Amino acid sequence: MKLDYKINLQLTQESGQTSQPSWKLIENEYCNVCLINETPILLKVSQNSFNHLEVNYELLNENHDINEKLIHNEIAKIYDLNFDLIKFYKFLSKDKKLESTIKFCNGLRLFLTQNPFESIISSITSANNSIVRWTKSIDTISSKWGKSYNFHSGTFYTFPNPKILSNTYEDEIAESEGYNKKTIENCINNLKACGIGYRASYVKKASKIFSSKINPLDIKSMNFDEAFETLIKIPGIGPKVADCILLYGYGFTEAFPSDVWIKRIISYLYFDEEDVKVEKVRTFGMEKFKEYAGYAQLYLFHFARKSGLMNKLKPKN
DNA sequence: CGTCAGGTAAAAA
DNA sequence: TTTTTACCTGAC
Repeated sequence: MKLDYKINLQLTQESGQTSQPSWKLIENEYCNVCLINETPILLKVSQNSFNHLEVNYELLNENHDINEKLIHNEIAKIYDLNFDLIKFYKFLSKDKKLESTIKFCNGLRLFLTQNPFESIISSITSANNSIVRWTKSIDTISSKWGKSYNFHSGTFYTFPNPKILSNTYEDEIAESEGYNKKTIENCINNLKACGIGYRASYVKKASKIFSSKINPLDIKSMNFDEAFETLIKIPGIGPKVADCILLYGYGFTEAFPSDVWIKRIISYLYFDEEDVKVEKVRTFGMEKFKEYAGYAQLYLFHFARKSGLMNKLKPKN
C-alpha cells in the first residue's frame, strides 16, 4: 500500500525520540508488531521517494477484520502524518535562528508509540542515560516480558503491560530471594538485568501505579497542565521526562522537553550564551513556540546534533 | 582507569 | 526555596 505524505522515514525512525526504540530494520523495511482492533499485525514500512511511504503487513491468520483503511489510519497516527509540515516550515522560516533547522531536519516527524505505557517506561529509562543503552534496554524488556508473536518475517514482541512489569523482580537479589535457592549469578530475569541500573526501582514503582491507581489512557483525556502535574508525582518522572512522555508518547505538541542540550541551545540562540535555568528554558519554549513547541524542540535538538552546534556547545571539561 | 550519557530524588545549604 | 550530590553501567 502506498501512502502520499511528506516524511523522511529513516530520520523519523532513528532520531531517538523517547516514545520507543526505532523499529527493527529488515531488508529496508522498518518492522514492528502493532494491535489494530485487538488484532496483532506486523507493519513493514519503507520509503523510496520523499513524498510517500510504502506499507506492507503480515497477519497471523485469516481470522480478522483488518482492512487497508484501518492500517492507513494507524500509520498516520504513528508518524503524525496529519501534521502540516509545510505550515510548520513557514512558521520556522519567520525566525532566522530556526530557519536553518529545516535543511537538517527536512521530513522529520513525531514518532508516536501505539502504547503510551511503553513511552512512559522508555522515557524513565532514558534519564541520565545514552540513547544506545536505553533503547537496548527497552528491547530487552519487551523480549523478556512482552507477548511474542511469530510472523513469517520473524518473532516480534509487544511491550508488557503495567501489571506484568510491576510483578517483575527489581534486581538479582530480589530474584534470588524470590526463587529461594537460585544463585545470584544465574539471575537475569529481573529489571536491573535489562541494563537500566538504578532506574529499575522507578520502573517498578511506576508500573505499580499504572497498574492500580492510574490507567495510562487517563492521561490522554487530561489537559496538558493536569497531565504534567499527574506525571511528575510518579517516581522517576521529573519535568523533562514528563514532557517527553507527553510529547512523544501522547502527542501533546505544546510540550517543550528541556534537558541540558536544549538549555545550551536556547541559551546560545536566544540569551547570548547566558546560563539560563532549565525551568526558564521550558517556559520560554512553550510561550515562544506554543502549539509548535514539541516540534521546535525536536528540530532544534536534531539540528544541533547534525550541524555540529552540539560539539561547539559541549563544555570543554 | 576516569569520564560521560537528552535527569531525578534526596540531602544540604 | 534553591543548590549540590549520588547514582547503574557500558563505551570511550
